[in-house]
Amino acid sequence: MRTLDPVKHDEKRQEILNAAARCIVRDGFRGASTADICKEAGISPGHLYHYFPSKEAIITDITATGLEQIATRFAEIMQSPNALTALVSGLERHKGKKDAEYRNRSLLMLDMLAEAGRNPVIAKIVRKNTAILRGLLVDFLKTAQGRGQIDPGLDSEGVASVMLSVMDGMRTLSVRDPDVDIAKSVALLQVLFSRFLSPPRGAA
Amino acid sequence: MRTLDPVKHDEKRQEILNAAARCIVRDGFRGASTADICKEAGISPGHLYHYFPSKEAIITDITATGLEQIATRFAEIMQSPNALTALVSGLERHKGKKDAEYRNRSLLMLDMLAEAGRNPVIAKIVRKNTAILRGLLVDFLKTAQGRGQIDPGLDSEGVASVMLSVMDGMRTLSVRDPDVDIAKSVALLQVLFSRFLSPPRGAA
DNA sequence: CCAAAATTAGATAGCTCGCTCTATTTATAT
DNA sequence: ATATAAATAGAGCGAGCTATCTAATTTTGG
Repeated sequence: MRTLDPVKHDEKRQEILNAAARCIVRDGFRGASTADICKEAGISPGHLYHYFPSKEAIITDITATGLEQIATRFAEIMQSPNALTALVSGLERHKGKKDAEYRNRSLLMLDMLAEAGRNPVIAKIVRKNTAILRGLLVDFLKTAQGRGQIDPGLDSEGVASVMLSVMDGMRTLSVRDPDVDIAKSVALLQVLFSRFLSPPRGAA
Repeated sequence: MRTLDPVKHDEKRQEILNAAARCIVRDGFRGASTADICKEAGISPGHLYHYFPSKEAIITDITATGLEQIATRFAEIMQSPNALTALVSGLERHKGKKDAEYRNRSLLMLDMLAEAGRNPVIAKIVRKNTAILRGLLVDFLKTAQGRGQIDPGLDSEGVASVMLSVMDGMRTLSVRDPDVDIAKSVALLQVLFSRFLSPPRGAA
């Protein structure tokens, strides 16, 4: 008999997913072919289908995993002492590392959102993730409102939706202008959120 | 001899572009095939290539035309008495018409931005459009700063970039949550911009 | 060391893609 | 009426796609 190491299997699987992600960043969900992915991962076509039942499964996996990571990081940030600052500057985490990584993640996210507009499976994953992020954000907003740190007159559900979309919008910055100063934009976003959410002066 | 009506030719051309746009909304730039477009337009493949040299040309045309329309509308809005309000509520123009149209335009824009991330031709068009929009926005901001309506401490170039990205972000609202109340979100965006840009109290 | 299971490779089937080519019909200037 | 250019149709090409299938190799428990 034989009962082989499932850890190695998972490692190889993850390796293939990483290769696929690189291809998708380069060519998009539809533009990336299975042949490309195999070449990037250094395996044969048959080998690929030993690990995944279909290309769709690879795309789904990358989307789900990527959004889960974002949700995890988001949850951590929400628990930090100054959550709002941490949230925005989290966008700037690319400092030190190559700017390319931030750009890659942005391209992947833009592709996911575009794909979610027409692929029901991806749409479901994105919507589930949205519900989680919004829930975390609403909790934070309500708590901060209770502490008088955020304008209590703002509808937390609505604000959470808008904040998520605003952060999505940041993904388009470097696409629209490759020379844009990301750090400067992030600083302005910080001001934007701060002024938007602060309680009006002279309030209780 | 024969010198046939070039007007009819242009009309037919536009008709095909409209059909192509419908296909692209449905399946994306890469997912929409020339066969789909021909079917939607009710023509044969050979006929399609009588009007366009390539699928790429169709995509380029749709992108360029769509962004030109946006720039034109943007320029008009910037000249209206209360430009800021008009700008934001312009997003809500879908009232009366079916919500679907706003959604369609959003999906098309998301696709353009994702495509611009990897297609140099589309990227160039998007960047040119960005420069135009940002120019209009900077002019508006500087004028309003001169009138004391907008915080003079804000860097108009940076603010313009961020505002464009924020408006891009609104495109993801209905993708992330199909049940979102667009009107409510637009109202909040109005508050957001207003508070962001207003001069601090007690300023000169 | 051997048999069975897991892993890997690579050829290729079956299909769809963008696009071209030829043939036919329609419209118009003379 | 007829010659000629424009418009249109549709078959089909080569390339590339996803996915499958067979066969060879590696790994490992007994």
